Amino acid sequence: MAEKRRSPCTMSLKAHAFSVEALIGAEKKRKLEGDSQDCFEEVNEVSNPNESPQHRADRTSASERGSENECTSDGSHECEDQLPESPRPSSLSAASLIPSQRDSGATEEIRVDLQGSDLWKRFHEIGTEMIITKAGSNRRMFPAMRVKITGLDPHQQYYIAMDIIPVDNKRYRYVYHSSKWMVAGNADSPVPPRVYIHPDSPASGETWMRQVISFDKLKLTNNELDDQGHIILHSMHKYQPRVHIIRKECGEDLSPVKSVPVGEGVKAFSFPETVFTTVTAYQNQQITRLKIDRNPFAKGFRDSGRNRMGLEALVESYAFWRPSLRTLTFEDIPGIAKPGSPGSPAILQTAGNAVSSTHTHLLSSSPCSSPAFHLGANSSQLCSLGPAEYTACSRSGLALNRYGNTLAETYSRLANPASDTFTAPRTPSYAGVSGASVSMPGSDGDAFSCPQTGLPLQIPGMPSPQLQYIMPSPPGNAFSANQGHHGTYNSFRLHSPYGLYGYNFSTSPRLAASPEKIASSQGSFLGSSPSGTMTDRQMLSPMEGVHILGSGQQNLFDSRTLGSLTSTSSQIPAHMV
Amino acid sequence: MAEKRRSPCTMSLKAHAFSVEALIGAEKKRKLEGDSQDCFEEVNEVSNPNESPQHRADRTSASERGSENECTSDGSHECEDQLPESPRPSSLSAASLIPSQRDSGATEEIRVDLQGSDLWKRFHEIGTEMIITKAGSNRRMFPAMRVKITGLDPHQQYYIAMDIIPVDNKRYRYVYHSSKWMVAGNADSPVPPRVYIHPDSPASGETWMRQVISFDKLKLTNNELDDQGHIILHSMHKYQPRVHIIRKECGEDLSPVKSVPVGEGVKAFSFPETVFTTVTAYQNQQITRLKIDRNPFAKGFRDSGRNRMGLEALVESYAFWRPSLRTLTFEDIPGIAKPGSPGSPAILQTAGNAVSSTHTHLLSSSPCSSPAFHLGANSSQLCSLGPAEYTACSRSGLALNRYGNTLAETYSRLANPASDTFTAPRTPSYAGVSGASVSMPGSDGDAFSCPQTGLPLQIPGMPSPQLQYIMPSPPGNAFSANQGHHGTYNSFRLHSPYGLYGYNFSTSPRLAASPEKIASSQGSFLGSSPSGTMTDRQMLSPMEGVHILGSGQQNLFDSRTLGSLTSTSSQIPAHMV
DNA sequence: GCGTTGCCACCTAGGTGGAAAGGT
DNA sequence: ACCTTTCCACCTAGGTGGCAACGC
Repeated sequence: MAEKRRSPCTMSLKAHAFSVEALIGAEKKRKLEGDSQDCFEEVNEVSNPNESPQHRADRTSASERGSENECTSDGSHECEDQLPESPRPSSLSAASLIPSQRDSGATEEIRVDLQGSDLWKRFHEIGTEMIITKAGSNRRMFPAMRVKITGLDPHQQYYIAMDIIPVDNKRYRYVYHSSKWMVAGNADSPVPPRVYIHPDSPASGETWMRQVISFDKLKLTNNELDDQGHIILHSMHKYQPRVHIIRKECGEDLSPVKSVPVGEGVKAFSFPETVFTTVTAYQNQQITRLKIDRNPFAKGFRDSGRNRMGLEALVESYAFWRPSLRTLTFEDIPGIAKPGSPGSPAILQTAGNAVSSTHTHLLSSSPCSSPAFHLGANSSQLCSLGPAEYTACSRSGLALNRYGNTLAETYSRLANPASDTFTAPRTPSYAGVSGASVSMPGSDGDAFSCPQTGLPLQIPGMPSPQLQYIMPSPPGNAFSANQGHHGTYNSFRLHSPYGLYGYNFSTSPRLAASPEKIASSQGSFLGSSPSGTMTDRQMLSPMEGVHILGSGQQNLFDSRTLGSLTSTSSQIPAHMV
Repeated sequence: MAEKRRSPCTMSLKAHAFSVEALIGAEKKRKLEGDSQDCFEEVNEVSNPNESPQHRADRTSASERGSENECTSDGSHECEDQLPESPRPSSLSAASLIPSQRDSGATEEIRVDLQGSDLWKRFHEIGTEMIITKAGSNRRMFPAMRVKITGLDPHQQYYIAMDIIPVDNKRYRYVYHSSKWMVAGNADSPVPPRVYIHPDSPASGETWMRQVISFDKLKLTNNELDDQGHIILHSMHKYQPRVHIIRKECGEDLSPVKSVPVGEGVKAFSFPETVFTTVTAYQNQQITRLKIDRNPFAKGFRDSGRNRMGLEALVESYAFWRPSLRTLTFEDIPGIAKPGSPGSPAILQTAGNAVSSTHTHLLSSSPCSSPAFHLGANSSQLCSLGPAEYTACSRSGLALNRYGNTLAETYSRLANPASDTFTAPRTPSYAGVSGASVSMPGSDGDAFSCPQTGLPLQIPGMPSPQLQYIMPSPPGNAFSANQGHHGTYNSFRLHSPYGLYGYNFSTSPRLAASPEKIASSQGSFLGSSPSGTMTDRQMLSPMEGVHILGSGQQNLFDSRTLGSLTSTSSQIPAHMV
């Protein structure tokens, strides 16, 4: 077997310049603002002073309302709300007709659950940048948006779509010496509207809920004359992706080149940590490093092989004690899956073009992202990576607080492999409400329990709210705010060996059908969707006479998009409007 | 620019052994049974004496009936039947509401048009083999089934599916010394039923008709315990793929692991030239060579670069005069598209498990497949390839006749680039009807005209019919048989530079958005289907404010599956049952 | 003998950031 | 000065047939 590996250390000059001393030096400049405790979640700030969500004045706010869901089931495997409120039609037809392992009631609220929110938050804390290019090789987003939805009417047909809206009407530039994004003027003229309609659309609620819905095929461009349906954005602007759930009857006006229609059956969700700045070349080298470290397609730019030696180990070692050099986490260790992740509230917006006037942001602090955790869980691996992203610069006008799990808590969770599903504790959040501070519920200590749920207070017609960072409640704290956010986390399977973001690294396809294999070829239920997901035909009939996945396995491997298994997720119940 | 080409002539020993003298010698053994006239369609036999379609006794014949369509429009660009018979519901809603460049009447018959039938026929003439493997790296079919459908109700939702049924209840083995497949016993026990549901299902008739429907993602396996939904087949058996069109209401029982349901709204179509024998390793080296020559993924095994020199040119040259050495055709010449192709009747079957009792086969004889044509069309290229496949062994009990176009006819067609769409003449066919000989209509000389159409006589409940080869009528002959087959060919665009089978070889993505680019990313209408096709959402709204494809371009590049542009196709109107 | 399996090199197809060149 | 464009090496992901080993 000829090992065709390229020699390590073929890093480019530029990358080298950044990787070691440069990084250490750069780190020192920004240090000491909450990143000193390796074993705790220490992310208290965001590095981009201008990223607070603001309304575009030229968009109309749609009315929004929120109510609260509460879920108090302790130790349950999944937290599913069963609220009586049900503005949706029908769905009384017997669930037994549908061969689904879930029979989530038809009366739930719709929840949209961001998968991989850990990674998103790590980017967000640095200041996410997304490359946009002219035609030809238009770029995907990395990370890609991946969501899980619950609370749909299983029999209702829906379109799922994504658009990307401006966060404000500013143009930005990156100031290298301060590593910050600064306002550089007003936004450029609007671009043609584009909507990425998920390729599985339309499909039944049952189908959508059975899978992780990935938007990884979505591509961005700065070519306003783009003729390939990619999403057109301006460079050096801030944007917010939104997920739209559109009942089929209400989707008659849905078009890839029109704004998402407004209406009763249309709901929009956004996740504050997915805000990004468009660039044609990366500005912040920390973003570059994190992308390289996490995007499998950029593996060629990594400066480390699987078994790092010599200088690199030294660097890693250093990074362990001085966080923020590398971005690897336990997700990079095959076979060690992340036992839960911070939650991120989806901000429900009524359909239409309005940006929600209230953006609620969560700040990282995954209990599993600390280097110490790595060593504890897998001491034979070098897990030095300091969360560079957790080092952040302070934001003027924002009150910050920190919050973290103890290492003991974190480790004890991972050390209990008996539970293949549990809900992770909520994580610190910051919520922006126009002029008002909102308190956040928290219940971090109760591993394997489902914390109370809450909903963001949606204040319509508030075009330019001030952003307030909210201090989360201490562990065990009960949900207490009518306008706070909750985070409930489920779907994580401790036994899953697939913890890497969005990609399957199984090396032997025959040892076991990997979830992706099962997923992307014909779907878990033997559907036939090359895009990795299925349309609603799969609910037509149960699998018969074929051993493919027992209910347990199916439960284990229930995601079917490319992104596949959930290693982290953030979830929020959203209200029908 | 570093040209990373591997040196030519890295052909394996085995391949070398086959390539030149071996081939010539082997050819001599089988020669002289109808392959002496290079310029005419000379395929009068099939090389597999046992491949005649027979019924499986263990399947129930469904009732089938055929009637005749006649299309005499000369010089029309497309031949579309407008028969009043219309068992479909609704479809009176104004076509103007649908932004389609086609407004084919809602009262048409459903036609299924095999794309790339030339290639299929070339394989068929040798004796198509398909590799099947155990789990892990299950193989696709090559060629892949790709069809174009017309005559659907634009507003009706349909599932499109494919299954693969045994041609007979025999097991085969390949006899190397005679290069023939021989019956080796009875078929193995049945395998679990599997259906490949096209990933775009369900979609509207309008959506289906707008695209070439490719089944290239379909995979085959010999693993009866397969859990990935691949189609399970026995090795060393003969199979026939079928395309099913299922109205959505009738698709409630549709499942990847159940036989396709029987019913009013379910129609099945099969193309005799797509019959194949399953193998775990190729038996006939001519098949291997043709696969290697035509499947881009096998390019690594090709012994020739783009500009062949020396020995290879010599071999090519030899092959030109002694057909059957190579399999290249003008399709291998970029920029030269095939001006029409032999038609292949789709055999309509009522839904269900029955194999049609009547299989009508077409035997090659593409006017464009002859070496002489190649030289005429592009004399600066070496187009030596002798249609090895045209060399066939005689089949006992079968009456054979030959039929062909003149070179002049053929060339004059190609030389008229003014017509970007035309119907190709019908090609010789053989029809098998139990114990009965059927005459075949023929009208080969009328290029650019649409020959009369016909339908196979379907005789239900005839489990093991004898196969009779039918002599086609001479050019200009009127349609005369109530049980003959017709072939009409359209959809070929002479200006298309994309003649290669199913793949886009455009090298500069920026020079022009290739149809595949446009197609596979978001669809021609800016849809968003990573699988390369679109679901019915694209009909929701016309593209607005975006210049993507003018109607002309859209007409030119109207296929959106991976297979994309049609270089050859065969079409038959099929009757609703 | 003969068919099957597993692994392999070699492809296609396309997603990365780097870096130089171009543009304003 | 700053941003954009273009081309590139280097990846992931997966589809080829070859081939040696295996199994019966």
